Amino acid sequence: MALHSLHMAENQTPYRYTAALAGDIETRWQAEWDRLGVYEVSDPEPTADRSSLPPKFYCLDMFPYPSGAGLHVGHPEGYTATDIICRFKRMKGFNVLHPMGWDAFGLPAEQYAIQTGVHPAVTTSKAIENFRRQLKRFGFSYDWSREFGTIDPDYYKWTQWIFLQIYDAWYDTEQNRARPIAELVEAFENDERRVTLNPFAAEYAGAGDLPGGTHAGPWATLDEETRRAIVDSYRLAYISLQTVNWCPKLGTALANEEVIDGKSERGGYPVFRKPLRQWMFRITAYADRLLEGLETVDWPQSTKTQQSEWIGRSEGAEIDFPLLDATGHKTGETLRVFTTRPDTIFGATYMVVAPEHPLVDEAISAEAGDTAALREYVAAARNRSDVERQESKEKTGVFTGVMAHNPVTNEPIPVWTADYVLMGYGTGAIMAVPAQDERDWDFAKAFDLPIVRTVQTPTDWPEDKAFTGEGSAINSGFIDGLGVADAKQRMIEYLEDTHHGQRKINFKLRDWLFSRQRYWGEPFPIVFDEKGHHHAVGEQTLPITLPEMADYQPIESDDPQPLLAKATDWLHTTAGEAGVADLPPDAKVTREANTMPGWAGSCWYHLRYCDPKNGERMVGEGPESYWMRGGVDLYVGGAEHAVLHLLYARFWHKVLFDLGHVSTDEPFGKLFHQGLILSHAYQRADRSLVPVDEVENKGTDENPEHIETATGESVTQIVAKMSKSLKNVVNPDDVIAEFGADTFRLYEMYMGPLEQSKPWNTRDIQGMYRFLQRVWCLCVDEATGELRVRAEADADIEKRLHRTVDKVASDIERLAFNTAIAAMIELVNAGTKLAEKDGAGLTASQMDRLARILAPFAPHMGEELWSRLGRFESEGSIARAEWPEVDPAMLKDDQVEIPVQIKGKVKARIMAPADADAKALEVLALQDETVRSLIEGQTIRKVIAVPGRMVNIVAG
RNA sequence: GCCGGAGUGGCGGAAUUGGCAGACGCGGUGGAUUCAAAAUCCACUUGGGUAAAACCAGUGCGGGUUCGAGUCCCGCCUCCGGCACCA
Repeated sequence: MALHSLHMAENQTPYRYTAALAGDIETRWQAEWDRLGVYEVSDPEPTADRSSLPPKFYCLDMFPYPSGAGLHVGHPEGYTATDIICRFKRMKGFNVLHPMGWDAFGLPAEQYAIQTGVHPAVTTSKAIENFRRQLKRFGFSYDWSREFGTIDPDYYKWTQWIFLQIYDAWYDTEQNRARPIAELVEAFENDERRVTLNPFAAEYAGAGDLPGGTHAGPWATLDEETRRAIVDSYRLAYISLQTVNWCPKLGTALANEEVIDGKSERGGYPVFRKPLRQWMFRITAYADRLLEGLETVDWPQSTKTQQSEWIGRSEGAEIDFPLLDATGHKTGETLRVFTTRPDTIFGATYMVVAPEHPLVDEAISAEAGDTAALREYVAAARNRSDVERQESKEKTGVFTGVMAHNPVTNEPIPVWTADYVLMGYGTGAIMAVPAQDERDWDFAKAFDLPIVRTVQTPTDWPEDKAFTGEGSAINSGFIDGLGVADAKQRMIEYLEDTHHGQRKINFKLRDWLFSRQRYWGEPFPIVFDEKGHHHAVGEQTLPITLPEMADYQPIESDDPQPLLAKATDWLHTTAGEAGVADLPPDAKVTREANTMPGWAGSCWYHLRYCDPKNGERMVGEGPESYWMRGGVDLYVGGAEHAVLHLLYARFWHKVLFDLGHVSTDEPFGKLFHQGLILSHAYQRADRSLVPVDEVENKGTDENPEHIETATGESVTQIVAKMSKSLKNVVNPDDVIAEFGADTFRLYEMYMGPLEQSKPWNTRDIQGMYRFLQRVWCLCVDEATGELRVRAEADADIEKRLHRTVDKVASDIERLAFNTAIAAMIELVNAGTKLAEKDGAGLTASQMDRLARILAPFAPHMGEELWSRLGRFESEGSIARAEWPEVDPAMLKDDQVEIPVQIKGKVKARIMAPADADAKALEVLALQDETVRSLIEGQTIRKVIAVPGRMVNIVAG
């Protein structure tokens, strides 16, 4: 019986917009779009006149790492947003480049391989298949003909090629750009450039080379080893024995940026400091340009701030403090410090060096102070992990026994070592000015060191606190009375005149650790000869592909080994085979066994999309200069990439720009971060979290009482990240099966502003489903499938339609999809009401326009209506239709309702001509019955009338 | 601690430039339809107040500027994100 009546109902409305019908429409059109290549975009024909090229819009999503778990609901949020904009821009006549691909090298596939022995390529390609299937099911308008993955040899061939470009480049600080290394050698040979180690080379920091450099002598007189060392010190990619962040659990070293609170960013595993021979990128050479470039791009302010703080430029001075011997005489040696407050040097009552500072070792060997205590302290500091350092900021330290000479007070001051001074920043040594620095204050108090105030404190300043603010210099000799800024200038001039120091700019940014000890990454295009010298492989041998491995288990060792070291056949080759020109062909060479980090592939994928099939170049000049003009026009992705990916990609791009391979200095013109899609979970009184399936609501929806089933304790509902453990993960496939892709897209866009993080509420999806049902029902007879066309346009609907077209367009431009959808809902609701009354609400022309403005949001519904209107047959896909025209006259009303306030509160409403001026509005308002009765007997003090807005009468 | 961002009905949110607070959706209540239910459609839905209105209060809290403040200014509170011994 029940089954029978169900069939009856279905048969009465066979064309009802159900999930089944939606699924049918959607998959049908997806196949058709694929077949016709509707979203494929071709590069413009080369032309001399660039202004005649069609306007372009390059819209890029941060490509996903294809995990085995498939898409989660966070992925489609940004992808739907860009899809809407791309579809809109196409309708507005833009040539739209909207590509998709895969960031497919990385740890999860390799860790899976360690456990199962399945090759990462197998796992990854399966995951890519699944991701592609899922993305296609959303109807995104990607140009799939441009798809690639970072693991494709055709792609990583060029990743390796770019590495070689960087390796073969140096940074010319005079021209402020990178240049080929050959030009440096040439300049040395021709004696056009002083032959020195690169004074900015971080790997030689502390070597004591002065800016300007120590002259090594004429190039011709130098031996091969020295020449090599000098050239290498300039390369933008170099090898350095570095204390790195070694993560045993991941079996690899990590970049500073990948370590958070002493744990790995990925996985949260402990990280230890360990010296390793590593490839580094001299990103610090670009510190200033990376900073300046931020001012030229349209990026979220918070991201620009994060990057600029990461780069951390600070201006100050380097000062040399002469060291004293036991008798108080100058030894001739100096201790160099960096300070941002040279004005406070009169208050420098002691100095501190990092425990790793060479002076400490010297003090130990010279037995100047308490050697045992020093040794112990240095050992303890070395073992003290970053986590422990975070935990306690209690000041510890030991006197080194070394005394220095304050060059302005001419007083002897002690040199201490303490771990609150970091070896990696500045010179690893400071002049301590306790009165003007809180850390120095704490240290001075802990060890009873003298404190001299050199900046006048405000009258109410406590006695027991450092003062870091603005004030006049005191106890400071020749700079007394000057403000901080003037005092700094004056002091730097003095130091320069007396050769005690010079102006200096320091950055927090460190060179970028670029090698990893894993398998599943790009191999370096580098081999080592028998002397251990590195050589670039010949370009013609690229790509250097990964060898097959018997197993992926990391080599367990205290001395960490890269995994590829196990692939001995691959590892050992000859110079001839590797294409190394400057060695005899039969010379034995060993391949670099480290691999590149996951960031490598994502540093330049935005370029490859412009010309993904090019076998001759990483990107052709024509496509690159067309699509990349002004940078990517819109780049959308998560804010978690604010420093890592976005900084690295900018660095690569700038190097490529300097070397003439790309035409723009900045890769991403406009950047936008979508918010996170969150979910719900519950929290106990002790703030621990409870999975959603372990809680019941014993109250009502309005007055919920959430009770943990197991304990009967009351818990509070909170917004939390989706996670397996909280059982609150939503699977997009399920949602599409239940409602269709169009509903899913609308729901995610309707949740709220794109940039905001917002909780997923499965219940709310219903609203968008109903909306699409109403659209369908307004246009299509559910019983017959015929269009419900109205003969004569309703004037009100026509006016609303124009306004909606206008609002949706401007809302899309400002990425406010939620309000655009709200406007369409209002239009459709009005149409539905009219249809209830008259049998049909829209004319064919109105339906057509509704379909077109809806199409960017719900492309399948749009295309289906478009097709039913006969337009697909004659004109092709709605994707290539024009955005509807707006008649400006339709946006204006003759009469408008104007609220009338009395003393700021709305008391009445009057109808007034839309163009009524202030005077006319005032007259009309004062004529109004309600207004007159309310102000009766009162004096009108003032009337403010804003044409088209409101009238405010101040009376009393 | 420092630097960002945000706090609006039961919930997600709207108010784009200082000008009608709460658009639109969810949920809820009532109704239509149905033997019934689901689905759908219609009406109402910030709180207090009232038979209904009037009226009063109201955008985290306390002040201020203004004819008028969610929006601007000052001082707090809370939450989220980032940085954190960087001299």
